[in-house]
Amino acid sequence: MSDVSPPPRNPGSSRVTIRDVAARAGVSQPTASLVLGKHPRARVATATRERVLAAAEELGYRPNVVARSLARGRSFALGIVVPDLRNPFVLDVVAGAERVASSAGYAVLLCDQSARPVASHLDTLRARQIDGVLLDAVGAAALPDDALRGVNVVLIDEPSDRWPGVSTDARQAGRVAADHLLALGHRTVAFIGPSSDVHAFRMRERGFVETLRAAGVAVPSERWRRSAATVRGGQAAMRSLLSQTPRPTAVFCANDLLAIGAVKQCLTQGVALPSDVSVVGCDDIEMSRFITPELTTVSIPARELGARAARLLLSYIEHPEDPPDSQTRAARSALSRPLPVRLVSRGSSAYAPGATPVLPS
Amino acid sequence: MSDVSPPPRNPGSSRVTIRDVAARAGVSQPTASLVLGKHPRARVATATRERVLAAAEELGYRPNVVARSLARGRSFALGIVVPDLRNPFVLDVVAGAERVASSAGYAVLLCDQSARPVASHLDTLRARQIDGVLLDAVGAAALPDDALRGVNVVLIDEPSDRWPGVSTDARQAGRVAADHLLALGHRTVAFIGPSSDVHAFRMRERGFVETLRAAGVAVPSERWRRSAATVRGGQAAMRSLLSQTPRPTAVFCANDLLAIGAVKQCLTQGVALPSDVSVVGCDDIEMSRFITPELTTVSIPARELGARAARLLLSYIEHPEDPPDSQTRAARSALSRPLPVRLVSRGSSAYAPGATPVLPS
DNA sequence: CTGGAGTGCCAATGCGTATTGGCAGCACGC
DNA sequence: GCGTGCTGCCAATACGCATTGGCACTCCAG
Repeated sequence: MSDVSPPPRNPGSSRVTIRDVAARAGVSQPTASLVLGKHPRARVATATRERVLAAAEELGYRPNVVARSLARGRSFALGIVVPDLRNPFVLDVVAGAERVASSAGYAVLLCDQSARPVASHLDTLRARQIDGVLLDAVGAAALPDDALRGVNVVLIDEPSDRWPGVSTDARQAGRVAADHLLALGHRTVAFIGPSSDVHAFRMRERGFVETLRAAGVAVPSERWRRSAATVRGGQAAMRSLLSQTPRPTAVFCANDLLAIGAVKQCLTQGVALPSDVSVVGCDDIEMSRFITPELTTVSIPARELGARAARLLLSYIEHPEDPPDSQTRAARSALSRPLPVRLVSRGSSAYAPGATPVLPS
Repeated sequence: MSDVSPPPRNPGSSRVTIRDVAARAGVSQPTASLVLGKHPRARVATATRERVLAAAEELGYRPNVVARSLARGRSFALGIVVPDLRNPFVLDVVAGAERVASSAGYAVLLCDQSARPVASHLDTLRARQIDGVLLDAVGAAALPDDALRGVNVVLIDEPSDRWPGVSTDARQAGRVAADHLLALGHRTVAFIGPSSDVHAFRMRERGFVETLRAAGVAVPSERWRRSAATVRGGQAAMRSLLSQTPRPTAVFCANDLLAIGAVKQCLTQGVALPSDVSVVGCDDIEMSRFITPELTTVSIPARELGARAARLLLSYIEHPEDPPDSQTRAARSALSRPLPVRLVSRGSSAYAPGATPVLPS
């Protein structure tokens, strides 16, 4: 057979560059680049194009993304900065974003705020010519002005007039939780929220409060608790609530970790769930179905949230035109719309003690 | 003052390159590179060095990592490929690795196997000139031969004679679980393991079995269950076990998710824990403390595992010499040593029904 | 046959940094 | 005063790919 070609086959031994491909196809390097670059309808004769593609295939050519990044000034990578990886809700957001980014050919650089401050993460991301960053509830407003200059940014669950974002309808989450408890006849209602100042949590609380007030139910500060947004925090807050007189018959927790803690504390103290106390969480993390009793919670589509954030970010990256064409504009606006939430009624909530269930006639 | 310099201050407006720094310091670009590159003891006069550093500081110079990567043939980034981000154990591994990598100045590219096949992830990682990859129980042995050529690899919880790895003493994990149950007087013992063929799980099972056998306790296949390594899987397996006669008095689950499922299934069916049945898990994920009763489990230091994996990988990246000097060698061997495990006794295990506690006299 | 409009390709250059080799300049010995 | 050896710096080049501008060539109308 053809034993003339100097390095007959060399799959991945050292490194196949676009020059090798060009040489094998008998064209110049720029021509090979035209074919192998994205631009599908570049001015290249079909025969040439096919020769180049064949050569690339035979040599097992893989473009060097680093070189491409340098030349194009883009890295085909995006960063995602999260407050704390240990929060399962955050995790789902990351997973959703990773999936979308990865199938669009983008790499995902993971940055955990609990390991290093955000500004520092952003510094290294920019040094890598990152194409965009997803900021998940890390307090973007507090960042130094130039920390994000020249980067595409999409915020997750954090409103801003400087950057686009995706979110869920957090206020609505509070409302449906309140509606649920009201429908069950609860009138002595408590709330446990995080001590940190995160927008989504504030909105959940606000929706909850306003709905209770509208129904004429008191929301006294003695039944309002702040605690770290963890299971432990939920336990502590619940312990304190249970010592009150009158004891609340229902508690809404701003997230599921708090709620799981609350449930656990009840069980520890021998308070029966849901007959003595109803607990409602928010997020619908996977674990919420796995505790006993299963947690009634407001379901937030975390994975979908992450996926949408990634899609929105990609839209800004790939269509930097300003103003955007109408189609892009429409797509972005759809992605930015708050995601609906819904209540998932499970075993941790029930009619208030003494309340008469209203049965359909 | 000095109003001569053309762009007097320009913090981050467009992009400060090393050329700008060199110009400001009155030296050539290579000299600036010598100073700003790592090589601390390069041949540069102290006065020059300081001028360059001052200029860099004033201009807010940040090296472009992409360009540096291209020139040095390294990306200062490492990839981590995980089987499924939704598993909280995996998550802790990632968090540990991220922290170490990030403080060593390396970026972390996250790759979720459940979103895209490993080989494909590795392809894109190599295209990015990744410096190394962490493979967490993704079945490295089954990968095509050249998928990993030229990359530093460290395996997590997966033995291999081709690549170094970190692990926990999985067999010991099974042993301590068995010891615990034996000490509590259990003789009718069951096991729930994953259907997938993951080495650590196999070893946990083996350690468990061999300890039981050594104690003369039967391990009949009717009490051995395979199920997806999830909460649901644990529920299903437990349901089937509970229908047996005689009913097992204790179950060891190969991970905590299975165990949580098992506990939940017991509670659902009105089987009392731990008085009727003891359940022991493995991993000690955070959630295991938050279910009721709290889960007795074998604690695996996941975060530490991830951290060690990252350290080991960094050692290979930063000391590519072969053979390594003795200090490096010692450090690596220490990192490769299996991490010890320990049993954490909580509420889900107790004396077997009818077994007499042996009290210290 | 000539002029113009395309088409298809390539030479040259750039992206920002690292590295090599060598050229000045200085100090020192004799 | 001349060679020797050293220090401190820079010119040139490389990394792998993308992009610009223009040249050569074909095709067709005139």
